[in-house]
Amino acid sequence: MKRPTLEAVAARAGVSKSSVSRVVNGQSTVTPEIRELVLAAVRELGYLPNPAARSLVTRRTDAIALIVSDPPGGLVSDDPMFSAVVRAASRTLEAAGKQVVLTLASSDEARERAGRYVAAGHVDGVLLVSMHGADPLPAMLARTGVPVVSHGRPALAAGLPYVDHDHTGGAALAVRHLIDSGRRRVATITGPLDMTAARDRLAAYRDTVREAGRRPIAAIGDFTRVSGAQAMRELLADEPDVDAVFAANDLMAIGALRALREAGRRVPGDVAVAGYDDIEAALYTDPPLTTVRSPMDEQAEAGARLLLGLVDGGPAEPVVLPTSLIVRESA
Amino acid sequence: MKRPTLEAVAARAGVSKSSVSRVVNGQSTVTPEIRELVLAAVRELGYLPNPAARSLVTRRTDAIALIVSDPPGGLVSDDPMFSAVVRAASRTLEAAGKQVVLTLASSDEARERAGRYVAAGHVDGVLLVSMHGADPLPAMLARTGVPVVSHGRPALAAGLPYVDHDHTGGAALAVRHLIDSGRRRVATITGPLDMTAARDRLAAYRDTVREAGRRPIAAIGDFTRVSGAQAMRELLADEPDVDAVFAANDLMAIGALRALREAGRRVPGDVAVAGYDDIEAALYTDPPLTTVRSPMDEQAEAGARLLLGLVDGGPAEPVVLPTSLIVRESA
DNA sequence: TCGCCGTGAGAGAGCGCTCCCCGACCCGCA
DNA sequence: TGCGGGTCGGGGAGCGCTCTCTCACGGCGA
Repeated sequence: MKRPTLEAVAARAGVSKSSVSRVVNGQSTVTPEIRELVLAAVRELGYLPNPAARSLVTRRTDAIALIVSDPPGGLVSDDPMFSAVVRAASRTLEAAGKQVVLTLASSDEARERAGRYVAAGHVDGVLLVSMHGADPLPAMLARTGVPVVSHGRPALAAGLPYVDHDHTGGAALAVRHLIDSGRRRVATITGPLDMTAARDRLAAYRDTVREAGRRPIAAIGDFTRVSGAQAMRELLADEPDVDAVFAANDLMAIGALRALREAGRRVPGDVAVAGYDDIEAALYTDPPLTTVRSPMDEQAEAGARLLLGLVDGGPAEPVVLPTSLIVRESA
Repeated sequence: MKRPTLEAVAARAGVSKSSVSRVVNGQSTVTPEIRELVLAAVRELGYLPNPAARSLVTRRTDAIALIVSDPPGGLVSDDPMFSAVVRAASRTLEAAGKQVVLTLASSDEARERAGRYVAAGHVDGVLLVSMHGADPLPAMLARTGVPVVSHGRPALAAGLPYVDHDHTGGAALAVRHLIDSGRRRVATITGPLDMTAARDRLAAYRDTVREAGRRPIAAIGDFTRVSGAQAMRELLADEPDVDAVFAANDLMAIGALRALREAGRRVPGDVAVAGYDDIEAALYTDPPLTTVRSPMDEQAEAGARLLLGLVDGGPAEPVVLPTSLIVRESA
């Protein structure tokens, strides 16, 4: 009726609890004979170790929390990058025998709860996706003593190990491409400026444009499609002779394409458009989008690896991955 | 140094372990005086109950597994519907105090491990997303005795409680719309036929078309964008006078739009296109896509609720939600 | 032959919590 | 004042596992 315990297996196999434990945990100091006996009993009884009992004594859970600290709008979890991150991190962590506990913390209450969850010892480590500057969660988690790796350089909570990619280099690549192809008035549509990613991309845009002796022209978006369209309309109103736009992500670039079409401007004839992220949809726009590939899967995988190392007492070296420009037809 | 235990709190507050336990678990038979004493000690010590110890004795984990049984290609977890499901289910489950353990089981080995994970008692229940016919996971999970709810009617493993929406009604709505708007040769692009959703939508298409005295014309896709484009090309080759297409999901409809454009057909002028799912991208195609809204968030929420009921010993009534047609410009 | 060492099995003490059961205390009533 | 009933706190036995410590045994060298 009830589930077999280690003791039941021991009785069945005619050996001690200790021996069963040793076999189940793969220790080497067991004679093959006894090992076989135990394995047979395990099979017959369908024994599976009770995880609660095990982690009570080992103080390990073999679980890793993937916490997505999301503003109420659900910005991050709506982003196409999100499922890439989840997928890559899951794959890596599960290959290492860790269970992934997904936590979408989209309210302060949920963040509070996530913090308590981690502090209570439910998980061995945390892979944190938190992009907004004022987010209290990174600091909160750092205080728990549980290993934490941030996916993306955190705004505050410096000192938290993180994995990121080279936003500055990537954005510079795109902007320089626009300038090199002969565009005179190169504008940008930024992401929300409390995100380090958005700030880095904007700074790189500014530097690159100024280096070329041009004046920066910026409209602020929030990484959503609609905000991209809105920002593009503003740009067209304020700077009618704009002939190139670097949008800080593809979603906003897609919005910009739409706004340009509505305004009767042709892409890339009248206005060149470059995006950032290389999401799948960038392939299917009209025209296909020139964009910066942000290696989300590799970044998530690197984050997972860094975390796994930390959990095993390894070092906390931040990782920064390179980016590359994908040239298509929009610029 | 080490984390405070319930016993430490009891000592601090000058009461017994039992009283602390009662306070922490919100039992009513505690005098306000003692309750305050305990809460003060809890606060001072920063006490958090050890979940392993607790679930060892209660046999509850307060965790729910969200298992996405995905073919190797990552079809489901690539689908825009995926994050909607994750988000809605998470929200509902977390509001009920359950932690969501996400499991992307995209290989047989991973499925095996997921089954063992559940059988070992890591979670109190499972919300299963498994769409492919031959998937052994539903049956495996059913055998564990842990409550399972399937998101979408499972192909095999009848008897598994599920939550779905009315594919038949939804598809009929779309096809009838095409016919009623005067289209003569209405084709369909199907999903993979080992998925009940794809089969239901195809059957509804057939019935509706035949009812109108027409001949069904079908090309087989696999719910991906590229397969939609490919299927559309086949349809154009085999039936050049096709003037309407019902794609079994929006992704394939988007692929079809692309193939139609490449072939020089105008939408909706030459060919009307209808999709299914109402993903966000359907708003941004050119022209915007007429589609059937499949209420993924509501479905996921209903699934979570059904599961929560089951965990508490409630009934296992399947739930089927209604669908509606969203008419835009493509048909 | 004796003793020492190494290898491998067994016994049992917890890990931190819940919950049953008992006992104490307080109140009201006679 | 004594007694009964009800309420509430405390003691302690486990939940199932790991891991240390002890012990038995066999082999080998002197």
